[in-house]
Amino acid sequence: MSEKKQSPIKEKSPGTQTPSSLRRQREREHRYQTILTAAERLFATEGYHKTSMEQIANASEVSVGAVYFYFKNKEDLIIQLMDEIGYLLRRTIGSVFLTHGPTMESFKLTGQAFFEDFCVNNPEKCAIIFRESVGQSPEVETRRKVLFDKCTGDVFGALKSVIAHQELAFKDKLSAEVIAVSIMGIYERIAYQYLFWQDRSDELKSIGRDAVEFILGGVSNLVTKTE
Amino acid sequence: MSEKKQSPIKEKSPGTQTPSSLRRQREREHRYQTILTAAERLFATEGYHKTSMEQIANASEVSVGAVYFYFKNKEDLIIQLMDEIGYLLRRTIGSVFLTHGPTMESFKLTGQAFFEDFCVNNPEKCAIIFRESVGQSPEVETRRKVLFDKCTGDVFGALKSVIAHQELAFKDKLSAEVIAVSIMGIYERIAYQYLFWQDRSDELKSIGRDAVEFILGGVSNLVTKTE
Amino acid sequence: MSEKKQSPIKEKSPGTQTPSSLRRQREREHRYQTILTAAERLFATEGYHKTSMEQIANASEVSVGAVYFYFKNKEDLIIQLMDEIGYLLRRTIGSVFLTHGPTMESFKLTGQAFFEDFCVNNPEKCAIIFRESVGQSPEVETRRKVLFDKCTGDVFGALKSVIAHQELAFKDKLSAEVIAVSIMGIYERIAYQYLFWQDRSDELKSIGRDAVEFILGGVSNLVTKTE
Amino acid sequence: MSEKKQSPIKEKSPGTQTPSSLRRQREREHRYQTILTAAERLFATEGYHKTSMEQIANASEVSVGAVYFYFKNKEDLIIQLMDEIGYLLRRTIGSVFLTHGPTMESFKLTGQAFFEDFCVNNPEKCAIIFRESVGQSPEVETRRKVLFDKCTGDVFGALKSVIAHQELAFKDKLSAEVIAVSIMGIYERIAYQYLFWQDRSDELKSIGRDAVEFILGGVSNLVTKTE
DNA sequence: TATGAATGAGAGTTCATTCAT
DNA sequence: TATGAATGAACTCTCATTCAT
Repeated sequence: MSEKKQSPIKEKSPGTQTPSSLRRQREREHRYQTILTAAERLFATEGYHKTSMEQIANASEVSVGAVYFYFKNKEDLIIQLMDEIGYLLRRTIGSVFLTHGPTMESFKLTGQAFFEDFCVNNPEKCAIIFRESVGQSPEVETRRKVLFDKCTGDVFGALKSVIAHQELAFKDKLSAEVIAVSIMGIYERIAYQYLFWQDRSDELKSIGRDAVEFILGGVSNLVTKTE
Repeated sequence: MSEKKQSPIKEKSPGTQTPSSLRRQREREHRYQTILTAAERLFATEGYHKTSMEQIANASEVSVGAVYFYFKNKEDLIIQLMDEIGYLLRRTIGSVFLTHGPTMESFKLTGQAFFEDFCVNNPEKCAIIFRESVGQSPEVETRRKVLFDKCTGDVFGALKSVIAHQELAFKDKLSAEVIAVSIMGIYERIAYQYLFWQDRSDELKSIGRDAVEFILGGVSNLVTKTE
Repeated sequence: MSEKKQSPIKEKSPGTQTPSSLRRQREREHRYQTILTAAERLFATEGYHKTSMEQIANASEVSVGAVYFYFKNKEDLIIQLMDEIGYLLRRTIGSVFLTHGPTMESFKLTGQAFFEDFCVNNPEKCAIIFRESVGQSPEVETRRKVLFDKCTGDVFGALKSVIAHQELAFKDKLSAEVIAVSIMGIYERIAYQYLFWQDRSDELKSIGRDAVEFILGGVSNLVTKTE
Repeated sequence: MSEKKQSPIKEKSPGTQTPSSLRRQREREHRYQTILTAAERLFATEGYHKTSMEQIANASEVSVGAVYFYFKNKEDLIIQLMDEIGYLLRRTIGSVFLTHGPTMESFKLTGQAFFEDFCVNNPEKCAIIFRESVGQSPEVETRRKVLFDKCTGDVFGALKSVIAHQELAFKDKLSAEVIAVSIMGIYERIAYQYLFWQDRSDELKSIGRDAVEFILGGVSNLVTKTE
């Protein structure tokens, strides 16, 4: 119930570090990542529940005990994965806006970045956040909500900023939020459909283009000119 | 090896039926439904994995064996639920088009029917198809795909027919499909967001209106006038 | 614990019998046999434990309840089978002696009758007494012992009578018993080996001849001339 | 799908072994044997089916999980038992021939070794191979066949070698095989009869002597002098 | 007599987690 | 730090048997 230990990776004792302690630190981080990567692959291919801690240990070539040294429990594994993936996803999407500014063009590029880059290159990460983390424990569900809320918030923020720069306004106060949520839904379902249910990741480029077109049309329909 | 039994509900021996056999038939169907309803509630509130067959038996006030008499196994329970829900969902959505014909107005009404009627009145059914059936066994996943494919197909068909009646055409051959999938994504995510993650089902009416507006805008952006 | 009912077949109320009661009697016996035959086939092919009462009911085209009307329980089924088979087996073997008298020739013919007739024509009955009834409940084991004891007794009796008629005597007082048991062992194992483990029932004729030859040699080695 | 684990006993990593790893290895083997012995006793006294994994765990003073750590499943337990017993049986019988050469005397001594040594000292092992392993799963049945085939093969080989050394020949090409199978049948049934059905293991010495006499007589009857 | 739905104890098996070494 | 043997609660599923109709 109570927090029994911190992840050994997060805690860093800043200060004097001997060469050997640095090496150990490096090894620790390396193992941590090895385990996490093995878990990601197994969760994505076998399913979260069908994957046992022993399988993860074997795949990472460490003992079961070692997995428990680096991660509090099985739930912690998927939560760390979600954090990592969420970070990567937001960076992938966010970087577009950083370089292109608050324009409609950025919106297009963001969609492209998601479909052509993130999805195609990280199908297993997609499997984690869109499939394996769904309907698990309350804690995992909460983390999933946080992840989606952040992404939706990013879209929401970008949306507002783009609209503001174009002297436009949303139809009503819910509109921006609904748009953001809708966009997330489109992203999620298209990824699910064309990565997991059909194997058409090679078509994701054109599919993504249409989806972005759809989104832009949708946005324009919930926006009005300001005086 | 071979199928050991059919669901005792499905088989109907038409012919001479004594009153007592009719009553038994009724009782059987009643029990079947009782168990299924109990399972739906438990899956939705406790989660599919956390719910044990014993809990379902207790909630339906029958023995564990009785549950297994009516359903092959736990997986069968969720599959039957999905079938039932899928049927209800398609009827809810489809009936609009039957009464209003292939018009854009029907599209709006369909969205309303989904958000204001289906979601609000059947949050547990939404939980089953949008949350609890995700990432389970291959068989369940297949059924989920079938359910979604049917719905997407319905939307796809409606879309084509509406467009055709308006002397319009899709931008490219993928467009209609992408639109259909996107609409499903919007439906799914909005339901998930406002039913499970936030408790704003009372706002679903206005949210749904914006979502439909978004969808209509999206469609118009992937459509061109035919000569 | 206490005997709850008698098998409905065994009890016969001698006395006045109306035609309809006779017909019902016939039908009862017919059903009894149908069920028993189905059980025999299933036990032999699927195994005693793997066969459920429901399977037996289905195969006999009656309800589970009907099976329990004719047989006290599952154990009763295999016991009745063993009785029937034991009766047939003893008749097959015993009839030889009845027609050929207490001679060594009868011993040969008995062996032939067992291998070429009983085994070849009743592989499923062999499976019941040599395989499926082994290592079951104490009651079944007891019945198995009774069956074997009777057969061994038959052989024992025949042996003594043949030997007596030839003015011979057994080496010691155990000899006759040991011979009888050994003969049973040979019969059993050869049946098992060539019916279940290898499919060489077509060779059983020559195999049986050698086995009988072996037996005769064995007997002669435990017998001495009387003064 | 694939083999999930090897028996933790079989694998030996030759190489550097610390004292503590050696001790662990010893403890592992000890536990393995403890469980196996407990299973043997329970199977023999209670019956294979009536014995639950929990009973075995309790009798070995370990947890149920530990039993599954050392053995894949219940079937694996009886299979390992059969292997062990088969090994012991063949050694008991085979060692006679190694010390006494291919003579008829060896045949006698082998019979004695089986009845007076193996049976009397290992009634539970006899129960496993002659009773509890009969009519179980296909895998167990296959292993039983293998065990018997090996023993029969040993007898067969010994037989041929003895006969060859005495300038004798078998009556026909089946004879040697039939003799070997018959001998196995005699061994089996006598053990069964006098260990399980009657408690006359104290008489097994004289019974065995007669049985061996019987066998020798049988052999001589299927053998002819070569020119 | 016959039915077959219902029971419920009991089985085998899994696996996240712990902890002595 | 790292190991991996051990735990034991919990789960799904089976099936002989019963009994109201």
